[in-house]
Amino acid sequence: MPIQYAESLSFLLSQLGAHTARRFAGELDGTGLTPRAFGVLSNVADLGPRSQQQLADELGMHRNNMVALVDELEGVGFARRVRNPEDRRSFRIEATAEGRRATQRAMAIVTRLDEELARALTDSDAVALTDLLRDVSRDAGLAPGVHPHLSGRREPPR
Amino acid sequence: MPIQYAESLSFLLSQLGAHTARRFAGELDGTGLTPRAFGVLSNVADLGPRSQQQLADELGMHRNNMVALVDELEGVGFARRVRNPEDRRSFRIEATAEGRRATQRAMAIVTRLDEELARALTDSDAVALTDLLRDVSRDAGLAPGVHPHLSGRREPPR
DNA sequence: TATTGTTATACTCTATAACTATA
DNA sequence: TATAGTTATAGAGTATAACAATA
Repeated sequence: MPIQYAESLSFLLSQLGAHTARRFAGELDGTGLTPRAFGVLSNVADLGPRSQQQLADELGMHRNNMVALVDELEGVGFARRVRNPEDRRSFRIEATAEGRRATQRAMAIVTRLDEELARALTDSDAVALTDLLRDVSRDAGLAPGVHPHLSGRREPPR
Repeated sequence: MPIQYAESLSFLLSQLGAHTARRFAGELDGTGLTPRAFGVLSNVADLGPRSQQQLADELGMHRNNMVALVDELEGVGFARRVRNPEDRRSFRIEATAEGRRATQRAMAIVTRLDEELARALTDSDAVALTDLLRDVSRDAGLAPGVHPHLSGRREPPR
């Protein structure tokens, strides 16, 4: 008897998701970015500078864990902490020009990975798959572009 | 500008995979099984007793990490270590009757999760999605029913 | 007194190597 | 000497609580 769950939707999603996350982390290696730092940096680059607290709230993580991520981004010159003159308790986290270039390189990796994952499918099947996944993701209450791994190990609220 | 990768195949797979794995772990809570122990137990229950070394090889993990998993399964009475008379260095890991019942309960959770994930889709779309994922999984070289999380943190070989 | 960012500590999970018993 | 299983140690990554500066 084969493994019972091998072709269930749940298992396939979990299996392919873990595989994809690893492939992405592997491809990111050497770019100066980790997957989680990329999540923060691209958020700042695409949506504008914000405080660490705001970023933590929007990405579903605790502000404590944001400290090391911003440290990491500052360390490689991809982001800056700038004191907010209107509330000197907080920083505005800004992407540097080099940070923006790094997010573009990471986006190119995403595009390559997309093609690799879909290489067994026809173009229309690849589009259909992506559309179905987007629907399932939204229905599950997942925020667009927000990865559960950012928020640590807890089970999200139903 | 919205997050650029939010609707990429790679991100959606990774996002939904992480979400699904968490939902499954949450639902498993209280059954006496963790996701990784379930992976080992269902393998033994479905494919028959094997040594820890064999299980580790087939599931892509190191035999060191198998020890605690089998300890865990023995501790809750879902599996047994039986000395192999033909090679007394090794054990045959067997599922108990209670262990078999536990895998059936876990399978019911998988079925419920499948329905929850697909509730926004028509029946035919749900089947289409599952078929596409199975094709992508096989093309990516993933072994049926073998979850990457079992093998630890390393990037799998291409 | 509340909030932002920071630090410190504990806990979980994994990687690596070394040990034992059998072959 | 090689292999199956085990144990020990170190390293990530995260959770929690407490602290300093500012509001």
